[in-house]
Amino acid sequence: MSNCEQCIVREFSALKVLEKGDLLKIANCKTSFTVKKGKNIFEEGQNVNGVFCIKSGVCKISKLSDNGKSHIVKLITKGELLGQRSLINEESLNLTATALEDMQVCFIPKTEIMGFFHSNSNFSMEVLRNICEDLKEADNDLVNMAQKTVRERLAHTLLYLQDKFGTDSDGTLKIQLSREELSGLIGTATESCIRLLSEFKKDELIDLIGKKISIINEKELRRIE
Amino acid sequence: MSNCEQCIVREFSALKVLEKGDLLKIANCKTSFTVKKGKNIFEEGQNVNGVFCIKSGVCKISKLSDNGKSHIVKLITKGELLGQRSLINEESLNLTATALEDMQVCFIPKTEIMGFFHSNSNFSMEVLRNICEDLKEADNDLVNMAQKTVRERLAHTLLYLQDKFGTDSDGTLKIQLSREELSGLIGTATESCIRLLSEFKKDELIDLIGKKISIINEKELRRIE
DNA sequence: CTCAAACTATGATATTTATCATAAAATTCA
DNA sequence: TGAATTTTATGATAAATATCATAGTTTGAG
Repeated sequence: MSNCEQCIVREFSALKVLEKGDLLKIANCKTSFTVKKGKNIFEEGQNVNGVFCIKSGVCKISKLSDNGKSHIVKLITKGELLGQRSLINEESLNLTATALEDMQVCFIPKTEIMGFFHSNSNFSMEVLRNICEDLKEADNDLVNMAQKTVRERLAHTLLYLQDKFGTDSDGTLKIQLSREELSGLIGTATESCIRLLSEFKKDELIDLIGKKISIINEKELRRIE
Repeated sequence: MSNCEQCIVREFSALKVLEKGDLLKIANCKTSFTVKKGKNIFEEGQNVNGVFCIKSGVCKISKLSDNGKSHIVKLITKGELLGQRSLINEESLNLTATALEDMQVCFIPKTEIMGFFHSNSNFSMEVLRNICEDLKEADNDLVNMAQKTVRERLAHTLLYLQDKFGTDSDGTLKIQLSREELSGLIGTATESCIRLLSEFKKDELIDLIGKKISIINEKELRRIE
């Protein structure tokens, strides 16, 4: 059992407002585990009795459409909490979380978390703030999806991936998505996405090194997005 | 100054969990006003120092895209609260609210609402629950927008409008949106929307009576959506 | 290491959707 | 009321995107 008080990822989530005593309580009841690349942390439709705190690694949060295709709603990385929404609404999960790389995850049981909601109004306000942020983000995504072309969304997404996850020393995006996953994030057919990547390369906006992508003309991409 | 305790619309929002004393406080500090059809209750970018409680009428919540088109994020009707997100995040408003019919609206100042957040954990939990519901809804909308065709989205939207607002005695949808507004809700060009409505009429799924729409083959529309 | 499976890439084509043009119908307001 | 404006409607066309087909490439299991 490791110490939550000293866990740095806590700084990025609502857990940052908890006091020493509360953190000790969490440390005593949490469970830690690893999730292998490609495995699900949880799946749409499941019931879950707590929240997941991402200690390391990246996962995709996706949702199946009626037609069977899966759309990636967002990407989550260290420090963020997962499963809060379902906990609060007492509903089954509406999204699936799948590891894109090996991950370390902690699970904090419902009872403990719900206690904080009632005993610590700083904590509930902080969770509320985070969820409001998600909601604003979701509104933005919806409008982009509705009004932008696939080309614009691809440019936007590449810039977003660079902003959020950074680049390796060779300049390629640190996060590595398959073309299919990138398509699922943008909301388009895989072939269309691949074709546009090729176009972007021809126009010298990006470079394709094997399956990795590097942005070489950020300014122009920002003009397109 | 009218009585909040006896206001029926309260039952539909987080205000339903407030006690007599709190409601009296609101009644004493709220302001009521009417908003004429076509006028904005508030606009994207404004700062607002409270929440709006919709007493009657319907408004559209929209957001401008970079290309200047406005997308309708959702429709709001009596009993719902507006502006909570910006209040909680202490940010300017990210959406515009425009009356689709004459409305009666109450405004409750920030100081009063924020007080409840700290003094009444039932209230904060209820607000939290509502916002979580909005978030789930937003995820659904995003996936629909990403994966469904315009035709499917139109079918879905017509059914949604019937479910949420009902029909007049002649069977036409009670809520009356212009074709442009309907397009803004679906996320398509106005001409495409009009064309699909004509197609739906030809296929005897709907009837068009002037500008009003009535659903005549709900089963088949549900199959399409 | 090798071969099957999965992923990436690209061409050909079909379908969907947007845009532009124009006209009819409805609404507004002076 | 009637002219001007806005909204609705539809055709013609262009552009964007999806789908189908196929081949090259990479990956990973055995």
